Amino acid sequence: MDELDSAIVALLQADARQSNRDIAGKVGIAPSTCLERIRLLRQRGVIRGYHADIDPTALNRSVEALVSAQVRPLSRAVIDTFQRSLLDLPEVLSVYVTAGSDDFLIHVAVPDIDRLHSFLVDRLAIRKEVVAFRSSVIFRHHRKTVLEPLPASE
Amino acid sequence: MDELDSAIVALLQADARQSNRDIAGKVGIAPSTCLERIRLLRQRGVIRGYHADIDPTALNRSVEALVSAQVRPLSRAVIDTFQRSLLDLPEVLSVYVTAGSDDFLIHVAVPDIDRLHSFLVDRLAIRKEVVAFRSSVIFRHHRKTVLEPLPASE
DNA sequence: CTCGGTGCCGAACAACATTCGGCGCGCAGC
DNA sequence: GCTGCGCGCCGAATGTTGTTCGGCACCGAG
Repeated sequence: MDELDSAIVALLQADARQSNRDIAGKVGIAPSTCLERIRLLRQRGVIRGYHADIDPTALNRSVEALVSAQVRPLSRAVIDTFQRSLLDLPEVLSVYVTAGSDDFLIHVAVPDIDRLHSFLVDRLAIRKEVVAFRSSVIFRHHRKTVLEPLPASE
Repeated sequence: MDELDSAIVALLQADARQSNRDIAGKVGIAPSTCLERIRLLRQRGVIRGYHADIDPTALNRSVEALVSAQVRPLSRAVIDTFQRSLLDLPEVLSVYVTAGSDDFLIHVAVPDIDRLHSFLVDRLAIRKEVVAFRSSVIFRHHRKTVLEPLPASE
């Protein structure tokens, strides 16, 4: 993971569909070398995949919310099955298992407020392991597309 | 946004770097037609971009946390400048502006717990508009890569 | 029935990915 | 200091792909 790898990774984060030749040209190496570098980055697990970023509105998901939930008992079995069943729900985008006052944070995207309400009532509140939850509608969301490596210290 | 577009979008979400020919073959249309469809999807803003998914560990960010924050006064000016300055910080991955008991949720990734602490103390607590914050370390995080369109109703 | 528009196809050409042999650099052993 | 080895890079060659464009078929309006 030298400077060249970082540069390649940054370029692929910015635009994963640009050609290998373009990347090679921008970082200043031969296309064949660049291809080999990218192959190794994937193999080492540095690059986990390439995904298109889609506007949720186009997928009939205009309302997004963050739902924090507490489950009891806080056993591995309960956590694992709860997490899995959340990811099976179409409304759920992402699940965080956290320390602190809440155990889960669930990112959901639904067509409208009604569907958010039915998600909370019909999907979450039914589950016996869920002892509490609280939801926050998202007004805005800004996500960094390119993540740079952090320096060791200063 | 018909069935064909949905299929293309699903394929590009799963793997943004597969060839146009492959996508065309899988959805059952000619490569030239597929290319035109993808071009239109980008133009309409359905596809917002293509990004490589990178392992945070490789970028020296082994510790992730969610930090919720309250700011006062809750004016547009304060919200906007606070959001922008958060996104300028290298530790920050993502910023949510939310309704509910908290105004912001900040996703951060840092090398270790010490750097999380210094982020909270040196970056967040200094700001006069921040009246409260609370942070949760993330144990696990699972994000859906492919987001299907939600049906209108049932 | 005719006309115009829209969306799809397939061929053609330029650009690209991918492989592979070889070269040069740096390091270890002598 | 010299020799040999290994690693990583390069560039040419080949098959594959992106991209453009002319034409065709379908559909709806008049």
